Amino acid sequence: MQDTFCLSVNSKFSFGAAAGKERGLHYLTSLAADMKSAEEDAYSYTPNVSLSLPLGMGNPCLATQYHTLQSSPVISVSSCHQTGYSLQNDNHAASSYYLPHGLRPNGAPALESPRIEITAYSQYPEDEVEESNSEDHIIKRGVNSIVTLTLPNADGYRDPSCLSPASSISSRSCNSEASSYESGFYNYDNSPQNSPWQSPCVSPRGSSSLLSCPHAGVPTGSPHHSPSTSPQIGAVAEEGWPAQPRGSRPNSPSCSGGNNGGMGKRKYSFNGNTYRQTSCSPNQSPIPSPHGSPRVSVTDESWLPNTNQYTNSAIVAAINALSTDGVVDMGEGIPIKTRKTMLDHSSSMSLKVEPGGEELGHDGELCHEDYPSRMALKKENYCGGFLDVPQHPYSWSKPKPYLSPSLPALDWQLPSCSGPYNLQIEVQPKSHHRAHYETEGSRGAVKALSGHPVVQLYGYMESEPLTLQLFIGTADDRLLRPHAFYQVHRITGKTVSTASHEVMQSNTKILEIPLLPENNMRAIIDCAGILKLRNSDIELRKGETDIGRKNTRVRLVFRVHINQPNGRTVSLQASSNPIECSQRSAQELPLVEKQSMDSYPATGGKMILLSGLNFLPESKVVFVEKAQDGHHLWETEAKVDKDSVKSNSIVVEIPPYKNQRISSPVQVNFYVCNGKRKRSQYQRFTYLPPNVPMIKTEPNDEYDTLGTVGLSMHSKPYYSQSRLTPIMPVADPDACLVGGYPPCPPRHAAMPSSSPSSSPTLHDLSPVAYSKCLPNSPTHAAPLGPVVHPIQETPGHPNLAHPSSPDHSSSLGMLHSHGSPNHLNSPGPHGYHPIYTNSSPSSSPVSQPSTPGGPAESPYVQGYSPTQTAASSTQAGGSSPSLLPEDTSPPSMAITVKQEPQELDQMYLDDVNEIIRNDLSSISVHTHA
DNA sequence: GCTCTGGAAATATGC
DNA sequence: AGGCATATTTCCAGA
Repeated sequence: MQDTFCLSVNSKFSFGAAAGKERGLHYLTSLAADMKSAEEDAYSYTPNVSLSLPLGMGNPCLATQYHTLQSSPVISVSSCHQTGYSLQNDNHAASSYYLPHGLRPNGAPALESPRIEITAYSQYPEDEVEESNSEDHIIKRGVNSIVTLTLPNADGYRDPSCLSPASSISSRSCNSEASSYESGFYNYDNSPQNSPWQSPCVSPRGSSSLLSCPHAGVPTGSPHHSPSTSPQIGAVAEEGWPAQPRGSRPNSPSCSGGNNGGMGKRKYSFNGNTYRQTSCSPNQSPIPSPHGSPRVSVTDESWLPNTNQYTNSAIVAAINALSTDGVVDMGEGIPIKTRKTMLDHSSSMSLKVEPGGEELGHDGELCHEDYPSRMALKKENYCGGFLDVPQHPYSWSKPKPYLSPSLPALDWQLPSCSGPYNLQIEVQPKSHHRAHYETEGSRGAVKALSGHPVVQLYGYMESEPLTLQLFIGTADDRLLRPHAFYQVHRITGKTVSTASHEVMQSNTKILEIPLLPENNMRAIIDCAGILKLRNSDIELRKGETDIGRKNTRVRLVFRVHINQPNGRTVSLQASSNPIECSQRSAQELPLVEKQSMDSYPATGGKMILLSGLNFLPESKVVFVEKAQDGHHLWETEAKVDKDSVKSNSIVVEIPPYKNQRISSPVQVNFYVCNGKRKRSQYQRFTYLPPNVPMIKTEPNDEYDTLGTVGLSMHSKPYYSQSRLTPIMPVADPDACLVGGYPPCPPRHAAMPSSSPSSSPTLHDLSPVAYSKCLPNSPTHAAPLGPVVHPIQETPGHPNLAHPSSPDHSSSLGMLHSHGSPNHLNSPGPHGYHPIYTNSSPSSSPVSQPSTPGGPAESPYVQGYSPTQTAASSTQAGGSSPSLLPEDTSPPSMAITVKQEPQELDQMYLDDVNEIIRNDLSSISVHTHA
């Protein structure tokens, strides 16, 4: 195994060499490489791989958008990996895969070649792994050894190390994020990989670890490190940060300090201390907890149990890891980045090589030492028990049992409702929240207009508490997925009333919050801040394909996994409205939070009220229709009623569509522009055929505030609805679909437009198509619809079979059978899921559709509606008229869409092309290797 | 003494 | 290469 791994690694490295952009390619290549090696283990999904490549490559169109790029690669990868994992029993093998660091869950390979990792994966969690940096230090993992490399400069990534160390406690957590994986406890993915997978546990994958992890958390700790590895690592891992050490980011000066960033605000100041503290997550963790203590104690305990539920996730996690885009764990590894600034630091930092065992090294060191204890501490906070366990990877796996391996990957789209259950965001977060850097202290918890966001699970009548998971997701046009540049940050302190604990999964930090029956399964989210990771750090990650620049919108994504008597687990997800996280953007960029209508006959002429922020008298509202490939098909400026312009609202006249005789709805976008580069994200709008009854989907509005006034803003506050009808009412149809459960049938049925008011249906659908919908659906989960579909669609992976089994399919999204870890492994549902997930998410709607690989592939898809798919694909592009009715539904989407995409898209395309070329060539080369 | 914030200087990046 | 504009990240300082 090792060898294989090594090989893979090497390959990766080589890839790594490639420019960051190439990552995508790298992935592919790497994947391929991995595959090969893996093959052994894995059985290679090579095929898949190949597929993936092709996809990306092949379909320029798809590819065009970065979506594609990313996605495709990812997908393939993931699938592969996963499979591999599943298949492989070997822990090692599996681990290797995962670990591969390179591979992120996302599948992204770690391209960064610089590092050289030698290790047996098994042990190491990716996290740790990491990276060496440019220097190529080699780290050994040895047992522990994950070791990694250090990066000389690199400092690595932020991730880990930086994070934790850094700043304030809260920040720390952040750190964790990055490194989170490591962090262990909970890193589902990562750890899993490391140990988990390996772990004997049942299914290779995950079973073990992942899921459980969290709680297991305890184990986790260990997990991280993988058994083999030293606990230290593990410790580190937990914090995740620890890992960082290595990483500390290169750049930042702090880094070395680690984190400076981590540290907090100023690196300098503390340095030594800081670092340790901060860096070492240990401190952090401990700290946090303390603060949180109250919470902790209470919550933790209670939940813990719940956590188990997650367990499933193990598998899932694994899968996710694979699938997810992004994130890969590998990541961390990458240290590479070097900022100019960093350099110096880095050197110091980087240098740290971690000894195998210790690896964690400096940071780690600091941390490490602490870690263990820290870990414990932290954990204590959370779970107490878990924490303790920490280290041995294996152990965790054990604990995890409960967990169903199959918790859905973080980039899977899940419905907000299924059967009687409905997960709703009762109170949406504010549209702006200045995220803090590792180098800063926490900037506090995300707030709502009044108080804090509130999430509630309706329809759950059991007495057993559940765990609400929260992570930071993307808010762009693509399918919802963990945001690579932002991590949720645990806030603790006197002002925090909600207990929480962190878990890492696939490079994504997840905040777990107890959902208690005594509180009506309602949770006030006052414990979640947002950490911004440096773009350079993330972009250097092996598998990362997203660009951080101007990618500053996020959404809070909530998930809950409900174990069913039949052994299955219902997973629900609800995402918030988009949240702008940059300081500058918050101050300058116009933001459309709500729109009074999202569809209208092609004749236009009606006034539409937009509510949001930063509107100016000179603001312009531009309607645009883009082709799938991003080309502008039509663009026109709407007439703004300048007399009514307010900073938080603007009234414009809907311009007539270029073709007033459309026979089917046409999806377009519009944005508010305050200047050359000051444009809001795209908002959706659908032109309807003259005779078609209008369907308003209203945006979700959670933002009430804004819209409030508004005229007839439709904003429909989901929550409101939800409140009304706790159960399904609102729920997204999609969700329903997805869920094994009868899901929210109602909605589905309704969907069509049917209920304008509810329009959920629409949303659902649309979502599918568009990720954009998000905003709208946010509450529910914009994602849902889309998600689901994608997944189903994924069908592309028919293999998985989901298609075949509706249940499964549903399950995929929603349900997971605890019982059968196999799923995960097996092609079965899980198997694919991941795949799907991957593909879909990553790929983005577009790809998916396209992915088509098998159109036929998924029955589901079809079932659901090819249209959707199609639409989605188109949509992805931006507007695609094609979307149609469904799209209409999408209206909901209204809200969020990033503008950037356009430009980026092209960029991506170009890059992609290059990459592809390079890859091709490189691949051949690698092959040799 | 610490966290949370707002503001802005210092850097980076892109054109 | 240099300059400018914009975006990101790091620092400061006040509450």
